[in-house]
Amino acid sequence: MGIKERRARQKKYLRQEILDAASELFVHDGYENVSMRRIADKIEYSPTTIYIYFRDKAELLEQVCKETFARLVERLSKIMKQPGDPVERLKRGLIAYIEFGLENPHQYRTTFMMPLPEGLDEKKHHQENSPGIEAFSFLIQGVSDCIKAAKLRPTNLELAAQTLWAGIHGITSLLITHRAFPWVGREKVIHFTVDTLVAGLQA
Amino acid sequence: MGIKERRARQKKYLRQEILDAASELFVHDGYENVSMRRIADKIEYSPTTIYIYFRDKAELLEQVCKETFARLVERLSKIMKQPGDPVERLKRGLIAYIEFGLENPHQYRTTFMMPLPEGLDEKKHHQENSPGIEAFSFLIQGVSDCIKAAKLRPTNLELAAQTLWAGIHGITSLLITHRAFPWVGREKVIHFTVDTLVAGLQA
DNA sequence: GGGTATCATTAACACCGTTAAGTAAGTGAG
DNA sequence: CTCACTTACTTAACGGTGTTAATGATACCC
Repeated sequence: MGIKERRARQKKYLRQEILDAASELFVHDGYENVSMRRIADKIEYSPTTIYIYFRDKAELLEQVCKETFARLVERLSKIMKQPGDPVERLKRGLIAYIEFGLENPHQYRTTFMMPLPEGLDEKKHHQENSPGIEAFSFLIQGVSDCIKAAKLRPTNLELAAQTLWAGIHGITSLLITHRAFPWVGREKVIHFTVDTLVAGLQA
Repeated sequence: MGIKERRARQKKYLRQEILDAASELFVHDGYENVSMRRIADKIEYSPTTIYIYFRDKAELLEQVCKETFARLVERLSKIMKQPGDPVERLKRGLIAYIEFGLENPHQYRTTFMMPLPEGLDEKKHHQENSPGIEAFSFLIQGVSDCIKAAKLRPTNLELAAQTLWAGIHGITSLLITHRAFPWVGREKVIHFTVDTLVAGLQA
């Protein structure tokens, strides 16, 4: 039964081809400037072919983002495995998150800064968005490690993690959308934000 | 020469009429679900009439947001005039900002979470966006007051203000876009974020 | 009253996401 | 080998979008 397998392989191949083309355009021009027709042109298929592989544009670009965020999870995973002071490790993780966002502004924007499709069951969405959850769990682990090492006053873990997330998301998204704002210095603000957040938790 | 004035008045009136209609639809359905044709239908004019008063859709909705943010400036202004502990006042201002964002999610999203038009001279945009700058200046004043009262270690004013902005923008935007996330409690996260940020600056 | 500036309209362009219907090719059974 | 069927894909179309060019109407000034 090698034939069916070959067919399946080919199908998977084209699916990935679409994803890659979409990703490239997407990273270059952002969500709203990528059309199904442009993607189709790029892979030299008709626009409707894409709908055989993806329900709609939203799902397609969601998959692109998922691929990207898998890389973030990988990066964070490496950092959290490193030995040394848990507070320093946590800070390194926070900064890695911010830098990731700035390196992938379009993906970051569509996953975290766009309105979720209204009709969608929102809770389901959060359960399915596994890379996002994984990334968040690193935050919890990081905070937890600090508390265990008595470097952080014991607090509500979730609350602390959500606050940290708010902080690093804030600076990431502001730097993405307001690049021309007279920042006192990108690196400076990034580090000061991270330091302030962690110091605030320690206080 | 009363005639020209009356004409100008009528023109201004229709302009405001358009703004109001746009605002209403916009607040209800969000940027991407408002079309020029829908706005035109609402005021019972042809779509092209809008282009006599506004360069394009972006400018129209920019003006809507400007109106909204003027209300934020007003609110912050009242808070900053109140007597009492400058730290408490600063915190009240931060929370007012967050609440304002949550009350006006669509306007908040389009002014702070959407990609700025690429071609635009970005620096010019920030100079013209006066309500935004005014709101930010309250932040600087708030921090400055705390330092003067020796409630805050003297630091780079701009840096501190930008960090605070990042923090409150982070929680505001996350609560807007990820309403279904298992927050530990909206009020709780808001207050904890504000407290953490300020404590971090005090540390 | 005739010319002109002002405002609003109609029609159209070039896109968009998406769907229904149709086509061509390859597979599997009789 | 042939015929039915599945699969992969395309063409054509629908109803929408922001925006512009050309045109019409109307109130003003001389």
